[in-house]
Amino acid sequence: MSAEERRESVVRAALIEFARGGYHGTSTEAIARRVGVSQPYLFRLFPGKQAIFAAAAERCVEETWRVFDEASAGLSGQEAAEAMSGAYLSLVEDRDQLMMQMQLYVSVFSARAAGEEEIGETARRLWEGLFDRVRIRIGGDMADATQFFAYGMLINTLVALGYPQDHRLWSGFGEHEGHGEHGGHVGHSEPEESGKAE
Amino acid sequence: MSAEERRESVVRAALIEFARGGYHGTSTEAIARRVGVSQPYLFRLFPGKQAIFAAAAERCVEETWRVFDEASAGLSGQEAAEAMSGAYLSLVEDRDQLMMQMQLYVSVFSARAAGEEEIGETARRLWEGLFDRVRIRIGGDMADATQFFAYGMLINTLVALGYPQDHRLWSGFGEHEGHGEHGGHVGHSEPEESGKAE
DNA sequence: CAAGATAGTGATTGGCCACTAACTTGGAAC
DNA sequence: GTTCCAAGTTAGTGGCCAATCACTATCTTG
Repeated sequence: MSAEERRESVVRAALIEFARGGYHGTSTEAIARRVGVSQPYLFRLFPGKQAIFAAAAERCVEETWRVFDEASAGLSGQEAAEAMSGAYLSLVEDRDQLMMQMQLYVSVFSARAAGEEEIGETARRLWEGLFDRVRIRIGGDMADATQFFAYGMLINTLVALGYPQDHRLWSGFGEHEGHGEHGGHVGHSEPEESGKAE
Repeated sequence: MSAEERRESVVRAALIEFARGGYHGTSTEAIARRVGVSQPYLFRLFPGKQAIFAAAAERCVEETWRVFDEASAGLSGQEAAEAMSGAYLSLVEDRDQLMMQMQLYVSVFSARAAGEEEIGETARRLWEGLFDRVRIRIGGDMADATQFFAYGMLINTLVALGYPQDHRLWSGFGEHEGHGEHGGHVGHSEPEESGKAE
Protein backbone atom coordinates (compact mmCIF):
# COMPACT_ATOMS: atom_id res chain seq x y z
CA MET A 1 0.00 0.00 0.00
CA SER A 2 1.32 3.42 -0.91
CA ALA A 3 2.15 5.97 1.76
CA GLU A 4 -0.66 8.17 0.52
CA GLU A 5 -3.19 5.38 0.83
CA ARG A 6 -1.89 4.57 4.29
CA ARG A 7 -2.23 8.18 5.34
CA GLU A 8 -5.82 8.05 4.20
CA SER A 9 -6.57 4.99 6.31
CA VAL A 10 -4.78 6.56 9.27
CA VAL A 11 -7.01 9.60 9.02
CA ARG A 12 -10.11 7.45 9.01
CA ALA A 13 -8.94 5.41 11.99
CA ALA A 14 -7.82 8.51 13.85
CA LEU A 15 -11.20 10.13 13.40
CA ILE A 16 -12.87 7.23 15.14
CA GLU A 17 -10.34 6.95 17.94
CA PHE A 18 -10.09 10.67 18.65
CA ALA A 19 -13.87 10.98 18.53
CA ARG A 20 -14.15 8.37 21.25
CA GLY A 21 -11.17 9.25 23.41
CA GLY A 22 -10.40 12.89 22.80
CA TYR A 23 -6.91 14.12 22.07
CA HIS A 24 -5.24 13.22 25.36
CA GLY A 25 -7.35 10.13 25.88
CA THR A 26 -6.27 8.52 22.63
CA SER A 27 -2.92 6.82 22.23
CA THR A 28 -1.14 6.59 18.91
CA GLU A 29 -0.96 2.90 19.69
CA ALA A 30 -4.77 2.68 19.50
CA ILE A 31 -4.81 4.41 16.14
CA ALA A 32 -2.08 2.18 14.78
CA ARG A 33 -3.89 -0.92 15.97
CA ARG A 34 -7.05 0.17 14.16
CA VAL A 35 -5.12 0.85 10.98
CA GLY A 36 -3.26 -2.42 11.26
CA VAL A 37 0.29 -1.07 11.27
CA SER A 38 2.92 -0.68 13.92
CA GLN A 39 2.72 2.40 16.12
CA PRO A 40 6.09 3.95 15.17
CA TYR A 41 5.14 3.88 11.52
CA LEU A 42 2.58 6.58 12.12
CA PHE A 43 5.47 8.95 12.70
CA ARG A 44 6.75 8.31 9.21
CA LEU A 45 3.42 9.26 7.75
CA PHE A 46 2.80 12.27 9.98
CA PRO A 47 5.18 14.54 11.86
CA GLY A 48 3.44 13.92 15.18
CA LYS A 49 0.24 13.20 17.03
CA GLN A 50 -1.04 16.75 16.64
CA ALA A 51 -0.80 16.54 12.87
CA ILE A 52 -2.86 13.37 12.87
CA PHE A 53 -5.48 15.05 15.00
CA ALA A 54 -5.58 18.08 12.73
CA ALA A 55 -5.98 15.88 9.67
CA ALA A 56 -8.82 13.97 11.31
CA ALA A 57 -10.52 17.20 12.30
CA GLU A 58 -10.28 18.57 8.79
CA ARG A 59 -11.64 15.37 7.35
CA CYS A 60 -14.50 15.41 9.82
CA VAL A 61 -15.65 18.89 8.87
CA GLU A 62 -15.25 18.24 5.16
CA GLU A 63 -17.32 15.12 5.51
CA THR A 64 -20.03 17.01 7.33
CA TRP A 65 -20.24 19.51 4.53
CA ARG A 66 -20.38 16.69 2.01
CA VAL A 67 -23.40 15.28 3.84
CA PHE A 68 -25.10 18.69 3.86
CA ASP A 69 -24.26 19.32 0.26
CA GLU A 70 -25.61 16.03 -0.98
CA ALA A 71 -28.76 16.32 1.06
CA SER A 72 -29.57 19.80 -0.14
CA ALA A 73 -28.38 19.57 -3.73
CA GLY A 74 -30.53 21.77 -5.92
CA LEU A 75 -32.46 23.19 -2.97
CA SER A 76 -32.28 26.55 -1.29
CA GLY A 77 -33.77 28.54 1.56
CA GLN A 78 -36.20 26.78 3.83
CA GLU A 79 -36.17 23.59 1.84
CA ALA A 80 -32.40 23.34 1.97
CA ALA A 81 -32.45 23.95 5.71
CA GLU A 82 -34.93 21.16 6.24
CA ALA A 83 -32.99 18.78 4.05
CA MET A 84 -29.77 19.50 5.90
CA SER A 85 -31.46 19.14 9.28
CA GLY A 86 -32.67 15.73 8.30
CA ALA A 87 -29.24 14.79 7.05
CA TYR A 88 -27.62 15.89 10.29
CA LEU A 89 -30.03 13.83 12.28
CA SER A 90 -29.07 10.81 10.26
CA LEU A 91 -25.49 11.39 11.39
CA VAL A 92 -26.63 10.74 14.93
CA GLU A 93 -26.51 7.07 14.05
CA ASP A 94 -22.82 7.39 13.25
CA ARG A 95 -21.76 9.16 16.40
CA ASP A 96 -18.07 9.34 15.67
CA GLN A 97 -18.60 12.07 13.13
CA LEU A 98 -20.47 14.22 15.63
CA MET A 99 -18.16 13.54 18.53
CA MET A 100 -15.03 14.33 16.58
CA GLN A 101 -16.46 17.79 16.13
CA MET A 102 -16.94 18.29 19.85
CA GLN A 103 -13.52 16.89 20.60
CA LEU A 104 -12.10 19.42 18.20
CA TYR A 105 -13.84 22.33 19.89
CA VAL A 106 -12.69 21.47 23.40
CA SER A 107 -9.23 20.65 22.17
CA VAL A 108 -8.95 24.11 20.70
CA PHE A 109 -9.68 25.59 24.08
CA SER A 110 -7.26 23.27 25.86
CA ALA A 111 -4.52 23.96 23.36
CA ARG A 112 -5.04 27.68 23.68
CA ALA A 113 -4.88 27.41 27.48
CA ALA A 114 -1.55 25.67 26.97
CA GLY A 115 -0.28 28.41 24.71
CA GLU A 116 -0.74 26.71 21.34
CA GLU A 117 -2.70 28.66 18.76
CA GLU A 118 -2.23 26.57 15.62
CA ILE A 119 -5.05 24.12 16.04
CA GLY A 120 -7.34 26.99 16.95
CA GLU A 121 -6.63 28.78 13.72
CA THR A 122 -7.28 25.63 11.75
CA ALA A 123 -10.51 24.97 13.62
CA ARG A 124 -11.84 28.49 13.11
CA ARG A 125 -11.06 28.30 9.42
CA LEU A 126 -12.96 25.02 9.20
CA TRP A 127 -15.88 26.28 11.26
CA GLU A 128 -16.32 29.46 9.29
CA GLY A 129 -16.01 27.60 6.03
CA LEU A 130 -18.80 25.25 7.02
CA PHE A 131 -20.89 27.98 8.57
CA ASP A 132 -20.79 30.21 5.51
CA ARG A 133 -21.44 27.43 3.04
CA VAL A 134 -24.49 26.39 5.03
CA ARG A 135 -25.58 29.98 5.42
CA ILE A 136 -25.43 30.64 1.69
CA ARG A 137 -27.30 27.44 0.98
CA ILE A 138 -30.19 28.34 3.26
CA GLY A 139 -30.53 31.87 1.95
CA GLY A 140 -27.69 33.88 3.42
CA ASP A 141 -29.34 35.12 6.58
CA MET A 142 -27.03 35.24 9.59
CA ALA A 143 -29.73 34.60 12.19
CA ASP A 144 -31.07 31.60 10.29
CA ALA A 145 -27.63 30.07 10.03
CA THR A 146 -27.00 30.74 13.70
CA GLN A 147 -30.19 28.95 14.62
CA PHE A 148 -29.30 26.05 12.38
CA PHE A 149 -25.94 25.58 14.07
CA ALA A 150 -27.39 26.14 17.52
CA TYR A 151 -29.68 23.14 17.14
CA GLY A 152 -26.78 21.22 15.68
CA MET A 153 -24.67 21.85 18.75
CA LEU A 154 -27.50 20.72 20.98
CA ILE A 155 -27.80 17.53 18.98
CA ASN A 156 -24.09 16.94 19.50
CA THR A 157 -24.54 17.42 23.22
CA LEU A 158 -27.46 15.03 23.53
CA VAL A 159 -25.52 12.44 21.60
CA ALA A 160 -22.49 12.96 23.83
CA LEU A 161 -24.63 12.49 26.89
CA GLY A 162 -25.93 9.24 25.47
CA TYR A 163 -29.64 9.96 25.13
CA PRO A 164 -31.38 7.50 22.83
CA GLN A 165 -33.38 9.15 20.08
CA ASP A 166 -36.72 8.27 21.59
CA HIS A 167 -35.92 10.00 24.88
CA ARG A 168 -38.19 12.90 25.84
CA LEU A 169 -35.30 15.36 25.48
CA TRP A 170 -35.44 14.87 21.73
CA SER A 171 -39.08 15.82 21.61
CA GLY A 172 -38.42 19.57 21.63
CA PHE A 173 -37.05 19.53 18.10
CA GLY A 174 -40.43 19.88 16.43
CA GLU A 175 -41.45 22.71 14.13
CA HIS A 176 -41.26 25.97 16.01
CA GLU A 177 -44.01 28.37 15.00
CA GLY A 178 -43.41 30.23 11.76
CA HIS A 179 -40.06 29.00 10.56
CA GLY A 180 -39.31 25.48 11.62
CA GLU A 181 -35.61 25.36 10.87
CA HIS A 182 -34.47 22.15 12.40
CA GLY A 183 -36.44 19.21 13.47
CA GLY A 184 -37.32 16.60 10.94
CA HIS A 185 -39.70 15.46 13.67
CA VAL A 186 -37.36 13.47 15.86
CA GLY A 187 -38.79 10.71 17.96
CA HIS A 188 -42.30 11.07 19.31
CA SER A 189 -43.22 14.68 19.95
CA GLU A 190 -46.26 14.56 22.11
CA PRO A 191 -47.06 17.86 23.79
CA GLU A 192 -45.43 18.29 27.16
CA GLU A 193 -47.31 19.03 30.33
CA SER A 194 -45.91 22.09 31.96
CA GLY A 195 -45.50 21.82 35.69
CA LYS A 196 -44.08 18.55 36.84
CA ALA A 197 -41.17 19.05 39.17
CA GLU A 198 -39.26 21.53 41.32
CA MET B 1 -8.15 24.07 57.52
CA SER B 2 -10.74 21.34 57.90
CA ALA B 3 -10.96 18.49 55.44
CA GLU B 4 -14.35 19.75 54.33
CA GLU B 5 -13.03 23.20 53.59
CA ARG B 6 -10.12 21.69 51.72
CA ARG B 7 -12.45 19.58 49.64
CA GLU B 8 -14.30 22.73 48.74
CA SER B 9 -11.16 24.46 47.54
CA VAL B 10 -10.14 21.35 45.64
CA VAL B 11 -13.45 21.38 43.80
CA ARG B 12 -12.99 25.01 42.83
CA ALA B 13 -9.45 24.44 41.62
CA ALA B 14 -10.42 21.26 39.81
CA LEU B 15 -13.20 23.04 37.97
CA ILE B 16 -10.70 25.50 36.52
CA GLU B 17 -8.08 22.93 35.66
CA PHE B 18 -10.46 20.39 34.14
CA ALA B 19 -12.20 23.14 32.19
CA ARG B 20 -8.90 24.09 30.59
CA GLY B 21 -7.32 20.68 30.15
CA GLY B 22 -10.12 18.18 29.99
CA TYR B 23 -10.10 15.00 32.03
CA HIS B 24 -7.07 13.32 30.49
CA GLY B 25 -5.23 16.56 29.89
CA THR B 26 -5.26 17.59 33.53
CA SER B 27 -2.90 16.09 36.07
CA THR B 28 -3.76 15.79 39.72
CA GLU B 29 -0.46 17.57 40.26
CA ALA B 30 -1.85 20.66 38.51
CA ILE B 31 -4.94 20.65 40.69
CA ALA B 32 -2.91 20.23 43.86
CA ARG B 33 -0.61 23.07 42.86
CA ARG B 34 -3.58 25.37 42.36
CA VAL B 35 -5.02 24.39 45.73
CA GLY B 36 -1.68 24.76 47.42
CA VAL B 37 -1.37 21.28 48.84
CA SER B 38 0.71 18.25 47.95
CA GLN B 39 -0.54 15.98 45.21
CA PRO B 40 -0.93 12.83 47.35
CA TYR B 41 -3.17 14.68 49.74
CA LEU B 42 -5.89 14.88 47.10
CA PHE B 43 -6.27 11.15 47.46
CA ARG B 44 -7.09 11.55 51.12
CA LEU B 45 -9.86 13.95 50.30
CA PHE B 46 -11.24 12.04 47.31
CA PRO B 47 -11.10 8.38 46.40
CA GLY B 48 -9.57 9.13 42.99
CA LYS B 49 -9.28 11.49 40.06
CA GLN B 50 -12.66 10.53 38.68
CA ALA B 51 -14.38 11.53 41.91
CA ILE B 52 -12.73 14.96 41.77
CA PHE B 53 -13.93 15.37 38.21
CA ALA B 54 -17.45 14.36 39.12
CA ALA B 55 -17.52 16.80 42.01
CA ALA B 56 -16.29 19.61 39.77
CA ALA B 57 -18.90 18.77 37.16
CA GLU B 58 -21.67 18.79 39.71
CA ARG B 59 -20.50 22.09 41.09
CA CYS B 60 -20.37 23.57 37.60
CA VAL B 61 -23.95 22.68 36.76
CA GLU B 62 -25.24 23.82 40.14
CA GLU B 63 -23.46 27.11 39.70
CA THR B 64 -25.01 27.54 36.27
CA TRP B 65 -28.46 27.07 37.71
CA ARG B 66 -27.68 29.53 40.48
CA VAL B 67 -26.82 32.13 37.83
CA PHE B 68 -30.05 31.42 35.95
CA ASP B 69 -32.09 31.44 39.11
CA GLU B 70 -30.74 34.74 40.36
CA ALA B 71 -31.11 36.40 36.99
CA SER B 72 -34.71 35.32 36.54
CA ALA B 73 -35.94 35.58 40.13
CA GLY B 74 -39.59 36.57 40.14
CA LEU B 75 -39.88 36.37 36.35
CA SER B 76 -41.50 33.81 34.13
CA GLY B 77 -42.13 32.96 30.51
CA GLN B 78 -40.55 35.17 27.89
CA GLU B 79 -39.14 37.60 30.46
CA ALA B 80 -37.42 34.82 32.37
CA ALA B 81 -35.96 33.45 29.15
CA GLU B 82 -34.52 36.81 28.22
CA ALA B 83 -33.09 37.34 31.69
CA MET B 84 -31.42 33.94 31.66
CA SER B 85 -30.08 34.48 28.15
CA GLY B 86 -28.43 37.65 29.29
CA ALA B 87 -27.03 35.94 32.36
CA TYR B 88 -25.56 33.14 30.27
CA LEU B 89 -23.90 35.61 27.99
CA SER B 90 -22.26 37.21 30.99
CA LEU B 91 -20.76 33.81 31.76
CA VAL B 92 -18.86 34.05 28.50
CA GLU B 93 -16.45 36.32 30.33
CA ASP B 94 -15.69 33.57 32.80
CA ARG B 95 -14.98 30.83 30.31
CA ASP B 96 -14.07 28.13 32.78
CA GLN B 97 -17.68 27.67 33.77
CA LEU B 98 -18.75 27.14 30.17
CA MET B 99 -15.84 24.96 29.23
CA MET B 100 -16.23 22.66 32.20
CA GLN B 101 -19.67 21.89 30.82
CA MET B 102 -18.32 20.90 27.43
CA GLN B 103 -15.53 18.88 29.00
CA LEU B 104 -18.17 17.02 30.94
CA TYR B 105 -20.19 16.20 27.85
CA VAL B 106 -17.27 14.83 25.87
CA SER B 107 -15.96 12.98 28.89
CA VAL B 108 -19.26 11.20 29.21
CA PHE B 109 -18.93 9.94 25.68
CA SER B 110 -15.31 8.92 26.16
CA ALA B 111 -16.06 7.14 29.39
CA ARG B 112 -18.92 5.29 27.80
CA ALA B 113 -16.72 4.25 24.89
CA ALA B 114 -14.36 2.87 27.52
CA GLY B 115 -17.14 0.95 29.22
CA GLU B 116 -17.75 3.23 32.19
CA GLU B 117 -21.31 4.34 32.72
CA GLU B 118 -21.16 6.08 36.07
CA ILE B 119 -20.17 9.54 34.98
CA GLY B 120 -22.76 9.36 32.23
CA GLU B 121 -25.52 8.70 34.70
CA THR B 122 -24.38 11.59 36.85
CA ALA B 123 -24.17 13.90 33.86
CA ARG B 124 -27.62 13.01 32.58
CA ARG B 125 -29.10 13.60 36.00
CA LEU B 126 -27.44 17.00 36.14
CA TRP B 127 -28.47 17.92 32.61
CA GLU B 128 -32.07 16.94 33.06
CA GLY B 129 -32.23 18.74 36.38
CA LEU B 130 -30.99 21.94 34.80
CA PHE B 131 -33.10 21.50 31.69
CA ASP B 132 -36.32 20.99 33.57
CA ARG B 133 -35.73 23.81 36.02
CA VAL B 134 -35.10 26.16 33.12
CA ARG B 135 -38.06 24.80 31.22
CA ILE B 136 -40.44 25.36 34.12
CA ARG B 137 -39.07 28.83 34.63
CA ILE B 138 -39.71 29.88 31.04
CA GLY B 139 -43.20 28.47 30.92
CA GLY B 140 -42.88 24.70 30.62
CA ASP B 141 -42.83 24.34 26.86
CA MET B 142 -40.47 21.67 25.60
CA ALA B 143 -39.69 23.36 22.30
CA ASP B 144 -38.90 26.67 23.99
CA ALA B 145 -36.51 25.01 26.43
CA THR B 146 -34.89 23.11 23.60
CA GLN B 147 -34.30 26.32 21.72
CA PHE B 148 -32.87 27.96 24.83
CA PHE B 149 -30.35 25.17 25.34
CA ALA B 150 -29.56 24.98 21.64
CA TYR B 151 -28.36 28.56 21.62
CA GLY B 152 -26.52 27.90 24.85
CA MET B 153 -24.60 25.04 23.29
CA LEU B 154 -23.67 27.22 20.33
CA ILE B 155 -22.38 29.85 22.71
CA ASN B 156 -20.23 27.23 24.38
CA THR B 157 -18.85 26.23 21.01
CA LEU B 158 -17.99 29.75 19.93
CA VAL B 159 -16.25 30.33 23.23
CA ALA B 160 -14.32 27.10 22.86
CA LEU B 161 -13.22 28.12 19.39
CA GLY B 162 -11.98 31.39 20.80
CA TYR B 163 -14.14 33.89 18.95
CA PRO B 164 -14.14 37.31 20.61
CA GLN B 165 -17.59 38.66 21.30
CA ASP B 166 -17.42 41.29 18.60
CA HIS B 167 -16.74 38.74 15.88
CA ARG B 168 -19.30 38.52 13.10
CA LEU B 169 -20.26 35.00 14.17
CA TRP B 170 -21.89 36.45 17.28
CA SER B 171 -24.10 38.72 15.21
CA GLY B 172 -26.67 36.05 14.46
CA PHE B 173 -27.95 36.02 18.03
CA GLY B 174 -30.42 38.85 17.54
CA GLU B 175 -34.18 38.59 18.05
CA HIS B 176 -35.62 36.04 15.68
CA GLU B 177 -39.05 37.01 14.36
CA GLY B 178 -41.94 36.32 16.72
CA HIS B 179 -40.33 34.91 19.84
CA GLY B 180 -36.80 36.08 20.30
CA GLU B 181 -35.68 33.67 22.96
CA HIS B 182 -32.01 34.20 23.21
CA GLY B 183 -29.98 37.09 22.10
CA GLY B 184 -29.60 39.97 24.43
CA HIS B 185 -28.23 41.63 21.29
CA VAL B 186 -24.66 40.39 21.39
CA GLY B 187 -22.06 42.52 19.71
CA HIS B 188 -23.02 44.57 16.70
CA SER B 189 -25.80 43.01 14.70
CA GLU B 190 -25.81 44.77 11.38
CA PRO B 191 -27.81 43.00 8.71
CA GLU B 192 -25.76 40.56 6.71
CA GLU B 193 -25.43 40.66 2.93
CA SER B 194 -26.41 37.35 1.46
CA GLY B 195 -24.11 36.15 -1.27
CA LYS B 196 -20.48 36.66 -0.52
CA ALA B 197 -18.50 33.49 -1.00
CA GLU B 198 -18.50 29.96 -2.41
C1' DC C 1 1.10 15.22 80.22
C1' DA C 2 -0.44 11.04 77.81
C1' DA C 3 -3.01 9.42 73.84
C1' DG C 4 -5.56 9.66 70.02
C1' DA C 5 -7.25 12.02 66.08
C1' DT C 6 -6.62 15.15 62.17
C1' DA C 7 -4.08 17.69 58.51
C1' DG C 8 -0.47 17.24 55.71
C1' DT C 9 4.27 15.90 53.29
C1' DG C 10 8.23 13.32 50.76
C1' DA C 11 9.66 9.52 48.45
C1' DT C 12 8.48 6.10 45.42
C1' DT C 13 6.53 2.95 41.96
C1' DG C 14 4.57 0.67 38.17
C1' DG C 15 2.62 1.67 33.97
C1' DC C 16 1.77 4.16 29.88
C1' DC C 17 3.00 7.05 26.05
C1' DA C 18 5.09 9.99 22.22
C1' DC C 19 8.75 9.65 19.72
C1' DT C 20 13.60 7.85 17.80
C1' DA C 21 16.90 4.81 15.73
C1' DA C 22 18.33 0.97 13.53
C1' DC C 23 17.09 -2.89 10.96
C1' DT C 24 14.31 -5.87 7.34
C1' DT C 25 11.73 -7.06 3.41
C1' DG C 26 9.82 -6.99 -1.26
C1' DG C 27 9.52 -5.31 -5.71
C1' DA C 28 10.99 -2.66 -9.79
C1' DA C 29 14.88 -1.03 -12.99
C1' DC C 30 18.82 -1.89 -15.33
C1' DG D 1 21.31 -10.62 -9.94
C1' DT D 2 22.51 -6.65 -7.97
C1' DT D 3 21.21 -2.07 -6.69
C1' DC D 4 17.93 0.90 -4.85
C1' DC D 5 14.09 2.59 -2.63
C1' DA D 6 9.80 2.68 -0.31
C1' DA D 7 7.04 0.28 3.14
C1' DG D 8 7.19 -1.42 7.38
C1' DT D 9 9.03 -3.56 11.88
C1' DT D 10 11.44 -4.44 16.50
C1' DA D 11 13.58 -2.57 20.25
C1' DG D 12 14.32 1.06 23.18
C1' DT D 13 14.23 5.80 25.82
C1' DG D 14 12.98 9.56 28.58
C1' DG D 15 9.23 11.64 30.69
C1' DC D 16 4.91 11.97 32.95
C1' DC D 17 1.26 10.57 35.98
C1' DA D 18 -2.20 8.29 39.31
C1' DA D 19 -1.92 6.16 43.29
C1' DT D 20 0.41 4.15 47.66
C1' DC D 21 3.13 4.14 51.83
C1' DA D 22 5.39 5.63 55.60
C1' DC D 23 6.11 9.38 58.09
C1' DT D 24 5.64 14.27 60.72
C1' DA D 25 3.37 18.00 63.00
C1' DT D 26 -0.38 20.13 65.23
C1' DC D 27 -4.39 20.09 67.72
C1' DT D 28 -7.83 18.17 71.24
C1' DT D 29 -9.37 16.01 75.32
C1' DG D 30 -9.36 13.81 79.73
